[in-house]
Amino acid sequence: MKARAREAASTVILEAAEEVAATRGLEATSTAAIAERAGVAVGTLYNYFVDRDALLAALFKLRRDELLPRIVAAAEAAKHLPFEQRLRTYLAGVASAFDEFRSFCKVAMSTEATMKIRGRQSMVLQTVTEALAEILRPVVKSQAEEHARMIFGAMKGVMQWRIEHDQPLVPAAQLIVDAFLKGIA
Amino acid sequence: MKARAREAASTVILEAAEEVAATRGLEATSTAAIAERAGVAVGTLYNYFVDRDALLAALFKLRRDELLPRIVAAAEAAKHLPFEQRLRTYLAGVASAFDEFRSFCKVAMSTEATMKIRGRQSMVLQTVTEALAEILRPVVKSQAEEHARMIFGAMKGVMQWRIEHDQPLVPAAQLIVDAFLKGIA
Amino acid sequence: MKARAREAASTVILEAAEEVAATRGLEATSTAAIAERAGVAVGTLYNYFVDRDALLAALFKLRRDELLPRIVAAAEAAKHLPFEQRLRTYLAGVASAFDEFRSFCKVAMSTEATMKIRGRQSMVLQTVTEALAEILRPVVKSQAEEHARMIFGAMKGVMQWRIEHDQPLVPAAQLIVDAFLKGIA
Amino acid sequence: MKARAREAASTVILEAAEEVAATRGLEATSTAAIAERAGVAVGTLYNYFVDRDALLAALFKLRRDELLPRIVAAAEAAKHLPFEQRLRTYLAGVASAFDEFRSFCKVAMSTEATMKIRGRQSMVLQTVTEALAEILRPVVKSQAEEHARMIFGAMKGVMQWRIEHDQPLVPAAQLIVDAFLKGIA
DNA sequence: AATGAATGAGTCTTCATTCAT
DNA sequence: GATGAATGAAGACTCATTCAT
Repeated sequence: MKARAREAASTVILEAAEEVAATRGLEATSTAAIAERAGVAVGTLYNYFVDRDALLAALFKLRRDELLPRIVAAAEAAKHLPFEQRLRTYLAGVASAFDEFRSFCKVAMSTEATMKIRGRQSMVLQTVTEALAEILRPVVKSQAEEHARMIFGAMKGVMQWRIEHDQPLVPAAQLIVDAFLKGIA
Repeated sequence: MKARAREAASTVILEAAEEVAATRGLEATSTAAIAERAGVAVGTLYNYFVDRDALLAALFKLRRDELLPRIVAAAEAAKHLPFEQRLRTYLAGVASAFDEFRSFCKVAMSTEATMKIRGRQSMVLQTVTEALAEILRPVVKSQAEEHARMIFGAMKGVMQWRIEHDQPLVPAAQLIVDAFLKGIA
Repeated sequence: MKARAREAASTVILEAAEEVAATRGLEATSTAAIAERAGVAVGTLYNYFVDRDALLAALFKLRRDELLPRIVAAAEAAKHLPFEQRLRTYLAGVASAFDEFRSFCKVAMSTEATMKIRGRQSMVLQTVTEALAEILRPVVKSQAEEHARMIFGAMKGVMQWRIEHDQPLVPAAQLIVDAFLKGIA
Repeated sequence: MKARAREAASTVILEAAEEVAATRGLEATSTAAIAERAGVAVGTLYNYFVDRDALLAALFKLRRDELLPRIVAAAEAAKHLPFEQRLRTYLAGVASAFDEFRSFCKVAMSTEATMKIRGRQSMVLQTVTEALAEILRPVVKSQAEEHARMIFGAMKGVMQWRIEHDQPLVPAAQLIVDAFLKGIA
C-alpha cells in the first residue's frame, strides 16, 4: 500500500527530528540537520510536511497520539481508587508512558510552555496537568490547578534529573507521591 | 558623570533585552528587537556589548548579581533553624527574591539548562538547587540531589503558574513547604 | 556528471569575482557584486565556498595552479641556456603565461605584497622573483635578490601599462631584456 | 595665529593617517584608528576634513606638495646634462626626495594606480613618470612612455625591497641607472 | 517521489558620519 | 573647537523554502 510507505517515510523523518531536537534543542533543529539524520534530501521533507513548523507540530502530534491514550488509560484505571492509591497509580502510569519516549520528553520538557508549536502548546503536558487537577480537587479544593502544576513541576524536575543520569523514570513517581503524601520528614 | 550615564544606557538595553526575551523567548530576541524596545539604534548596542551573546550574558550576569546575594543570604538566615523552619524560610526568601525579577524569572526558567549563555548556564538555578540539597541532606540522605530537583521543579511549576496569572510568588513557597512537610492529604 | 556541473558553477563564480576585482579592486569586491556578476544569488556563493575569504583564496589558487606550471616550465626550458638567452627566454615565458590571464594579473599586481589572502601572499609573484634571482645570481652575485625585484618591478610597470593600453604582454619581456642587457642608450 | 594652530592640528591628523595607512594599508585605515593615533576624538577629524576621503586626499596633497617641488627641481637640475648624467641625477634626486617620506612611499606605492583618491590618482607617481618620459624621449623615441613605466617600475621594485629591509633609497637609483645604461652583464 | 542546488529575506556586525554637550 | 555616543546604511553570512531534473 502507498499510504503504508508514506507513513513509514514520514515516521523516519519525525524520529530524525526528535533525535536532533533532543540533542541540540528545538530551535537549533534545522531542516538540513533533520534531513541528514533521516538520510533523505531536504526537499523530501516538504513532500511530507508543508513547512518546518508543520513538521515539528507533526512530531508533537505523533507522540501525543501515542502518549495520550496511555495517559488517559492511566487516569481511567486510577479513577475509582482512593485518593492516595489513585495519585500513585496515575503518576506511575504517566512516568511509565514517558519512559518509553525519553527523547521526546527531553524535547517537550525543555520546550516549556514558552515555545508555541503552531500556536498550541504541547497538549500532553496540559492533559496531564488537567488529569492531576481532577485527582487533586477532592483534596485541595480551589487550589487544585496550582497544586497540579506543583506536582507536575516536581515530576519534571525529577524526570529531567533521571534522564540526565540515564535512570528509569517510574521511580520518580514513587519518590514524588511518597514525598507529597507523607511529607519528607 | 560619564560612568553614570553609561551605566544607565547599558541598563536600559539590558532591560529591553529582558522584556523581549520574556515575551518571545531568548532565541527570538534579535538585536533589532532589542534596539527597538530600548529606543536606540542597533549600532548603539555594540557600544556597550561586543556582540549579541555578550549582551545576553550581561543580562544574566546583572540579574545573577542581584539575585545571588539575596539567595545566599536566605540560605544563611535559615542555616541554624530546625529543618522545617529552615526549608520554609529558605524557599520564602528565594521566592521573594524572584518576585522582584519576574521577567527575568520567565526568561531564566524557560531557558532551562538547555541554553548555554556564553558557556555557563544560569548559575542562579544551580545555586538554589545546591542550597536546597544542603538543607535536605540531613533528612533524605543519599537522595538529596534528586529531592532538591523535585522541590525546585515544584517551585518552578507553581511560580510559572503564578507569573502567568499575575500573582505574587511568595505564597508559592508556603504552598510547597506545606505540601512537602505535611503531605497534601 | 555532478562534479562537472559543480566545477563549472564554481568557475563562473570565480571568474565573476576576478572581473569585479579587476575593476573595483579586491577590497571592494563584495559578495553582492560577485553574485550579481555571476548571475546567481548571494547564498549560492556559500554553496561553493565557506566564506568570502575562501572564495578569494580559491580564485588565487585557481590562477596560481594554472600559472605556476607554465612559469616553472619556462624556468626549466631556460635553465641550460647562456645567461642572455636564459633571461630572455624566461621572461618571455612568464609574460606569455600572464598574457592569458590579464584580469588576474591586474588583480594580483595591485594586490601587491600588501594584501594577504588567507595568510599567504600571491605566491606566483614570489615564484617569479625567486626564479629571476636564480638566473641573475651568476651575474650579479650578492645583489641577486634586489636585482630580481628590480627586473620584476620593471616588468610589472610595463605590463600594467600594456594592460591599460590593451596591448600584448610578450613584447614587454623583449623590451626589458633589451634594456637590461644592452642598456638603453 | 589661529590659522597656525589649525594647520598644526591638521598635520598631526594627516601624519597619524599616514602611519596607520603605512602599517595596515589604506583601506583598513579607519577614522577611529586615525583619531586614536592622532590623540583626538573622531569628531575632530570632521572639523578639519569634510569626510574620510577628503582626509586621505589631503594626505596625498600634503606629501605631493612637499615632494613635487623637489622632483621638479631634480628635473630642472638635470635638464641640461647629457643623457646618462641626466638620468642618473634625476633618479638620484627622486630617490632622495622619497627617502624623506618613507611612510608615504609605502602608502603611495601599494596604492598603485588602482586606488583613486577622490578621483585623481597619486599625481606624484604621474609627475615622475612624465619627467622620466621626457628624459628618455631623445633616446627611445616613440616608446618613451613605456620605458618610463619600466624604469619607474624598476625603482618601485627596488625601493619597496629597500623599505622592507630598512635600507636607504638613494642607492636604488644608482643600481637602476647602472643596470639600464651599461646592462647587467 | 526524491534530490539538492538556487534563492533571498532576515540576522548579526562594522564603520563613516552626525550632533548634543 | 573638541568630544565620543548615537546613528543607520551596507556588508557578510544563514537557512527555510522552492523547483528543475
